[in-house]
Amino acid sequence: MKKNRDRLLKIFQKMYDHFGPLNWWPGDSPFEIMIGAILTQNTSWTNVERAIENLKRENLLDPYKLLSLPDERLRELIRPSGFFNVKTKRLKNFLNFFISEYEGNVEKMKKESLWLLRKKLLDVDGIGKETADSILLYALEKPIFVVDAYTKRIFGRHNIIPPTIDYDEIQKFFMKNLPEDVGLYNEYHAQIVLTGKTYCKKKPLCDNCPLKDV
DNA sequence: GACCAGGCACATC
DNA sequence: GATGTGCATGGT
Repeated sequence: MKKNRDRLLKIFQKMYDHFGPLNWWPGDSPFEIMIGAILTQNTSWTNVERAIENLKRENLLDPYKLLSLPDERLRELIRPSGFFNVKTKRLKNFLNFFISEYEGNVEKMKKESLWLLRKKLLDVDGIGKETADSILLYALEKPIFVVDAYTKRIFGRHNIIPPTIDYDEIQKFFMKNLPEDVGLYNEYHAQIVLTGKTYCKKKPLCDNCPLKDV
């Protein structure tokens, strides 16, 4: 449906004109992005930054180093990101997967096909759809659209998607109606998150929202 | 002091 | 399959 396509592109343009390019994901390496994707689950990014800073300061941002780190120690380093007990486990689960399947090598992981890799990521305990898709898009540059609470809230509020729609259906809606383009998916999700954070919280601040007229 | 943040797994019905 | 709950820090 061309109408949906035009609408989604128009919304993107409005956000982009408002905020400018965001150049996500904040992070110096694909590995850092993957760790950040797990740490940011239901957590504000500033808290995640503190945790990542702790790891960087100790020169521990490396799959083998992190995996061999005692749980106690890892837990204290990532404490600022909250949920530190479950996140310690989730990080270790991911690291075990990353090392056993790909020897901790991002390039080897990238060779895997998109949907097979997604399925494997979802099999890791602690990696759900948004985390898997964030890793795929932002760390591995695979063409997949990341959905989050803001996506559902904003597009629901504008009656573009029904309130009952689930994750996979939202993702399909965007991917069916947008050109398959890693750069576009990257920037689109980033713009949604910033719009959500800034204007479309549970209590909306619609006055200056770039999407107030759509 | 309540509410929120770039989720996820698990229990229960 | 839908709905509810625990996990925890730090900013507003």
